[in-house]
Amino acid sequence: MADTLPKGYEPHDVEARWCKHWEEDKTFTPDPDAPGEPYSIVIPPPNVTGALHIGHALNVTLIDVLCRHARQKGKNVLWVPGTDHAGIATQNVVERALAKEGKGRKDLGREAFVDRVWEWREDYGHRILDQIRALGASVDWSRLRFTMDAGLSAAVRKVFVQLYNEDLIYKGDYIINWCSRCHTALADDEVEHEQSRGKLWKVRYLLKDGSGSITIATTRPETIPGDTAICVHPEDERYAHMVGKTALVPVLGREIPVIADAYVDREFGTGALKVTPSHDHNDWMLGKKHDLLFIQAIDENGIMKAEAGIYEGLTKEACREKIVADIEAAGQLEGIEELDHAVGHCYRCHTVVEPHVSTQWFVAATKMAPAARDAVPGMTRILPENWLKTYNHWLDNIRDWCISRQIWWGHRIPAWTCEACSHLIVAEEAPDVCPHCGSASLKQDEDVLDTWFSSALWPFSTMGWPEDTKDLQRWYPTSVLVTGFDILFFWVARMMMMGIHFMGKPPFADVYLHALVRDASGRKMSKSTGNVINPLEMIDKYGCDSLRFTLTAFAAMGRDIRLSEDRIEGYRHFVNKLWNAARFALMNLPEEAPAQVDLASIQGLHHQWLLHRLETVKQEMDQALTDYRFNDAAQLGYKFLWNEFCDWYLELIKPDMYSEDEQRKAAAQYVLWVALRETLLLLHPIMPFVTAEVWAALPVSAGEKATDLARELYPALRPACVRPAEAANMELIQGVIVAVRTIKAELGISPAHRVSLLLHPVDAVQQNLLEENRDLMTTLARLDELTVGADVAAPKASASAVIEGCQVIVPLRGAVDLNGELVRLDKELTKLEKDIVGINMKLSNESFVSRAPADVVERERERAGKLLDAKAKLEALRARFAEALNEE
RNA sequence: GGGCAGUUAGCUCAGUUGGUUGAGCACCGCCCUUACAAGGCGGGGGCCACAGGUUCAAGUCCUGUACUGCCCA
Repeated sequence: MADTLPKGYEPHDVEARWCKHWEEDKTFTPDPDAPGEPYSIVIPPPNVTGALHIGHALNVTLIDVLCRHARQKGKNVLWVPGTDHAGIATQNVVERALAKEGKGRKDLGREAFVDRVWEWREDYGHRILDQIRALGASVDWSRLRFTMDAGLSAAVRKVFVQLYNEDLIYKGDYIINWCSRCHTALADDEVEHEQSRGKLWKVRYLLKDGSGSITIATTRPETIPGDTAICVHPEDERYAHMVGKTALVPVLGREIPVIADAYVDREFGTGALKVTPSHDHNDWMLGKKHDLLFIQAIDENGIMKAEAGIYEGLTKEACREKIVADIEAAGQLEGIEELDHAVGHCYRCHTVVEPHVSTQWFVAATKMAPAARDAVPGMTRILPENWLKTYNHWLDNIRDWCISRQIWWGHRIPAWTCEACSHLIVAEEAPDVCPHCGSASLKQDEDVLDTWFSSALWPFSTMGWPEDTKDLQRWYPTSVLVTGFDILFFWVARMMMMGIHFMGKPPFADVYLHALVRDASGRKMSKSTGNVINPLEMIDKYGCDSLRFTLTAFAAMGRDIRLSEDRIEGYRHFVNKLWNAARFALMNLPEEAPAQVDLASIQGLHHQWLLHRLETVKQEMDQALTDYRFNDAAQLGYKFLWNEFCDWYLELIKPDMYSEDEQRKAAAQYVLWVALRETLLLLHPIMPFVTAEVWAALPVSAGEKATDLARELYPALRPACVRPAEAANMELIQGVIVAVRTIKAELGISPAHRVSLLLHPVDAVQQNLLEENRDLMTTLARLDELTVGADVAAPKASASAVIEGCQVIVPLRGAVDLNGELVRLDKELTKLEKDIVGINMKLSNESFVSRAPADVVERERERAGKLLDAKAKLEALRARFAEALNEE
């Protein structure tokens, strides 16, 4: 007997040990010169200050499954790990820490503050990485990257300068989304819209010529001081006569024109709207189109400016109250309505964003989008396919991307202004003098770049670009990007644009978008809701493999994942099952690897069946992972190991193991050893730890050492072991065994109680089959006597069943509930009857017989025959039984 | 307002090309059978949201309705 394992699986030590081993052994550090088809994935970099949440756990697990599987298939696999500097988020975290010391970032000054963030990163940046380690991620730690590394920062500057020189980056005035708390511009997609209850004020604007008035509806009366027009629909008869006239801004009395534009929705509000180009996106557009004045009434802190006249110095909230009151006092308030509308919030701090006009840097995304669009699906596939439409729609309607942020933590924009001549210099390195006037008085732009700008370069910047590295040659483009659909626009589309522009090829062959993990009732997990499932806590309670298996089993394409803790607990049982199957094997295997047996010619129906099933599962699992059908892969492994290998095969070989016949025992040992090893290989990508541990414990040939499962190849197919006929024969034997068990259970006979069994086969072939496999039935059905023959004399008082035409008869002795058997038979007959009626309807249907494919019709006929046969036999048996009952 | 999903067992979800609906948990029996009680064996439970259509055949394809969720404006 080989080494024994502890009785229950204890994940903690095992996981820690393997993590350490794989890292020290550099198991996952690939050599670009090594053979094998290249396979590469870059990790979606988590925020350096972040903590692992369940979404990371899902993402990392799925990538790891793919990478481990690809290695098994002999590919040269690179998985690049790294973190993101996450500008606004990280700055917020450090500012909060400073606030506890009673300081603000301005107290420190820019340089000291940025130093402080770097310190923070030194102290806490490893946390998220350790958490990724704990998930068993087979990343190459030697290639760890950070978006603010020197190399990646150089890539950022080079990209910026080149795009600027190509007119794909420009500086300009634009209305942007302003977060007055973060004090920075936000990109359009960094604004989250939420439905909320608001008010709609109806305000009457008087016409200057005294010919009347026009009433508009607004949700934001505080912007009235910034009004520069009234707009109506050109075909709106109510207002047609007013177009071209001059209106007066309420209270302030400023003159503004009445214009017409088809943009106006005649149905909404009063059908007339006030135009405030500096404080609303749509009004901005109207302002540009109609060449209106741009008046900023609110500053970047949310305070009314001098332009707001008497409202100067008020907060925008106070201004709203006051101006509404003033309008009402003037008799120009027509009414207030309740309204549900979407309000934009900062995605980082949830402050309501304020549209704001300012000078910002932009990427001409409108020019870069078409190439990214055209690459899909020809060069890059997006999976699940239903995201393709969303991707296209977004790119078709893209606006230029605002990339400047008014914060300190991030890549500072490589642009300098000459203080002497105002010349703008954009360069990778800081210039000494102005090339235009020679002045040395140069001032660098204060802003930093949007974090997603550096993230957009991630697939090639991590591989060493702009150097022409071996890694790039070998592994760019990457094989697949695995990420959540929530960052399809933030990240994926932008990587596509940058990758195509700078590398000439899109960065991925496939994009697999996985679901969002929600709680059991479908809500998004969030700290504020208090419904988060902490992956680290789950690992601690149930082990990493349980969590990984659960996430994999849930990852069906295109669907949200509703996770609950009891599912993880449930799959822990599966990990334990594998562990105990291994314990059984170790107890029954020799010290060294069992002697090889020719599997193609092996005798024993149970071996042939198991090997056949193993071949099928090997193929199906490989295909499932190739197709990103993670849930199918997990399910296949689960069912094979538990319902076939454990429930049947291990039980079936027990007599072999206890046999005096050494040859018989040796054959069983060898098949057990092979099948368990291959099963470990199949399950390893999903649950690396328990499989590696078991693999290492299994016996190996004399003089050899146990290998590292993570370095082993996917089990080769064994065509000679594909034997569907034998597998079907085994299913007959299983059917008989189940029939006997059912009879026992339903008649209240203890499962341990041995009964006699009479089998009346349907023909000589079946008779032989049953004779040859009588031992299997005797063991698993717990029989004391088994008689097979066409002439078996069934006692009247027998329980019975029919399996594949074979009559299964269990003579009843002692105190059993005979009525129970009658009930059971009738239930069985009713079921048969129902099936027969259904199938007869089909077969008596002329058009089914003539139009359905011949093989389908044939199959149905066979089934009908079997059902009728079973029914006839069961009825006869019932009749005999009823006689016995009467004689009682 | 535009777009995309979902509706299958008590709960959470599978169901690849149309061809007798499956799993986990929960439930009900019987078993401590020397790998596993985190287990074994057996069982109950579903007009696959609703209404039409295509087809010999629809959970599966098409149309519409209802409800739920998400994204974008």
